[in-house]
Amino acid sequence: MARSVRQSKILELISTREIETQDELVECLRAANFDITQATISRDIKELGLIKILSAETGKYKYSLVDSGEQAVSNKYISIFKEAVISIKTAQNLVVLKTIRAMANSICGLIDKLNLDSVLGAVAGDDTVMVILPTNEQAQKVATTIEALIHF
Amino acid sequence: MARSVRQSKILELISTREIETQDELVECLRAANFDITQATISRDIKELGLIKILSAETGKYKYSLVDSGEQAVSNKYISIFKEAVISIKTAQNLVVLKTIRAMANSICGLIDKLNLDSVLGAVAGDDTVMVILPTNEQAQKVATTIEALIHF
DNA sequence: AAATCGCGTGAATAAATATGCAAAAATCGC
DNA sequence: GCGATTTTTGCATATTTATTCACGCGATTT
Repeated sequence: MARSVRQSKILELISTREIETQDELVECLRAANFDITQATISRDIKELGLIKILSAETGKYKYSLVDSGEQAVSNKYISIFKEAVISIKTAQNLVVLKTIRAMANSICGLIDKLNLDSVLGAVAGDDTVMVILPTNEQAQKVATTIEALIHF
Repeated sequence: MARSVRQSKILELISTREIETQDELVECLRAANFDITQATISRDIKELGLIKILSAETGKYKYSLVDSGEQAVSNKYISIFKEAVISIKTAQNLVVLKTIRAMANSICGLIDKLNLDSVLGAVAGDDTVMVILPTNEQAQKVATTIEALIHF
């Protein structure tokens, strides 16, 4: 379990900040109470298919998801999704996800990345994610989509 | 001049073969009569914005253009284009580019990458590229597009 | 319970990549 | 052409990243 929690945290970190090196990532993870070494990060990065790319603004290298809105996102990260999400329910025009503790933010980030139709936004607590949609029907539909995603 | 010729050769090489390391690239370039070191390649790669990505088939890392058909291609490689292309003419349904020696193949590759509308294909000799279009009018149009590209 | 397997990990290190600096080469203005 | 200035490069090395090897831990089998 720790494995995918950590990897999901990595995804969250690199989409949030500009991470230039694996050592930097190690520090951030240590700060978030993951006790690991650079060796492990190197393997995680390979596994997640992350790339090091030249940041347009800073001119420095930084880690990034592989470009494009294609399948890359889905394919690779669904497994993390699967392990972290405990339940999916709707409440009016909201979809509420229960996750294992501390994973909500990462999952929230992934949902943003998925760029699902009609999703207005998503917010996260510690173990809860709320996805906001315009109507009750659309919430129902998105819930089904996410369900399907998780169960293959 | 050598600079952009070399960089264009790099682009050609990485789209042709699976280049795993900069040293490998150095060898290939040496074989093609470019006498350079890894340090220079490192800088070229940064300048071209190339990335190292996990090859789906082999599971090994390889160098690649940054994904996507967006502007990345145009923005970055136009300057090489500019230096290499001497003249642009049409002949019936063909666009004929004259390039400095040994650059035709690289330019041909770039044209493929640009993915211009209605281009059926492009072939290259040593200093000549032929772009093939369905009609004379379309050839005329593509020639203009390329002209524009080169002169900003 | 002991033995075996499989997987994830860290420590140490090998391999790969980036960079500071000085020198060489190209470019410019005269 | 000639000196001044800018750009490009190699060398040496620092930095960063990947990998080997050994170990630990949980699950499974005997």
